[in-house]
Amino acid sequence: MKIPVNTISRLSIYLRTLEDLENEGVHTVSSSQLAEFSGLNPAQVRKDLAYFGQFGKRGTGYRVTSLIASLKKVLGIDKKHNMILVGAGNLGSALISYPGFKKKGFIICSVFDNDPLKIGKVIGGLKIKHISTINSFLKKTNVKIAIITTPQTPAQDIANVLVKGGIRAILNFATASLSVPRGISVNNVDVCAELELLSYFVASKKVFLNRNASCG
Amino acid sequence: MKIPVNTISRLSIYLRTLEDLENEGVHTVSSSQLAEFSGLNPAQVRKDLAYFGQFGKRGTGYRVTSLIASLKKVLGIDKKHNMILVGAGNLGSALISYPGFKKKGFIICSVFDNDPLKIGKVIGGLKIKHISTINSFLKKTNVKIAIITTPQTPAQDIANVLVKGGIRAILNFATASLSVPRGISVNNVDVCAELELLSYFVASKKVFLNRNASCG
DNA sequence: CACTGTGAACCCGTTCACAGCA
DNA sequence: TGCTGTGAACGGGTTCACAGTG
Repeated sequence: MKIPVNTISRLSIYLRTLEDLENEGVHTVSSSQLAEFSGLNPAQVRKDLAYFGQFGKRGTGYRVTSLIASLKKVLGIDKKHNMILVGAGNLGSALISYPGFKKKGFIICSVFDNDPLKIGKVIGGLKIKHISTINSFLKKTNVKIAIITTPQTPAQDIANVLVKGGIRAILNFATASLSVPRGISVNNVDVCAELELLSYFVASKKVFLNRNASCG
Repeated sequence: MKIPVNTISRLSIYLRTLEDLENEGVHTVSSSQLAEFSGLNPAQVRKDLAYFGQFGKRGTGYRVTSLIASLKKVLGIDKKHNMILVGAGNLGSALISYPGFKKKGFIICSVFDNDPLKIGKVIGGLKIKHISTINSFLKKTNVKIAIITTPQTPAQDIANVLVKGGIRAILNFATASLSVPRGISVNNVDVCAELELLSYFVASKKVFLNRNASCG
């Protein structure tokens, strides 16, 4: 069964909505409610969820708490994820201190940079290490996810090092199209491109945008 | 003629590729080359570009410099964009100092926060102002784009203020589904969701991801 | 009776293939 | 001849509609 990438992205949206509902003390939701709160179609909600199991009860809907647990399992975030971050610039530093990560179980456990002036400095409790030590660090740990927040130029070289060290997935904020071997997942986030998209809609004056960058 | 959103997003990718080519001194590209460098299909490149005009020469390809100019015009980035930013936390501060923005003509011209301890402080040459002054600021300027980098809770209220002040497009980093009136464009960037997507592919061990967050 | 799960229908973006032009 | 521009074909994601079930 082939599952659309957008379906996976929407799971994150459902999860966020469900967690909000749980905080409000809601115990059960129908697909229609979940769709409305997420800005989507009820049939799509049901189809998306049905890819992964039969989570609902006919006539009733979905139990909020158990669906949250199921979705977390599907997304692989029922356990914590250690990650490394490469590029301790402004954006990198911001992500290190981003409270949302820890809340979701994403832990940045080590930070690397190539600037001699930064090596040894501490950000968010982490001492910045030199890029040349990435490989030996990865060898003695089991980190699968890396975040690249470097400028464009060094990004490809760093990706190569990460892959060699056993990294399986890269969240890339550098404005570079990384080429990686088959089996490695890359997710590019280009903030300028997101602004350019908005600029288009501001300029067009006819149509408008309402989207989650991560899903169609 | 209805133009797919993904087409617009890909224009940003073409633009980046073209600017790299220009820096390398390349004067002409074919759709096949542009596609290869961008990791896409030649037919798609031609179709995407053809939505907006006949930029190419048959038998030759596209002039790099003039295509750059055309795409910038289409995206509305042939002129500079003034923007305001709300939420001077870690991420907000990082974006204020992000060099990529200025390079692309996106200028953050004012910064707002609600934390009394931050008001008056200076980041990247900008003095942080209180959120309550957003409306009067927008009245005397012509800013069309805003960036929200606040926590989840205040995001909707801020969006309301922005819309009332005449903002036409919002780049939203808060983990909140903003509801805005028709005519306003919202682009949500959820870094956690992007990580969750990667987490899924790390956990699945079968299929892999290679995507630009902004386009299918 | 209400709502899920799901095959079928639909729609739209992508890809193909070729006509048309430099 | 080489490559663009584009109608047509294709494919896959979304939506519909309803059978099935608590």
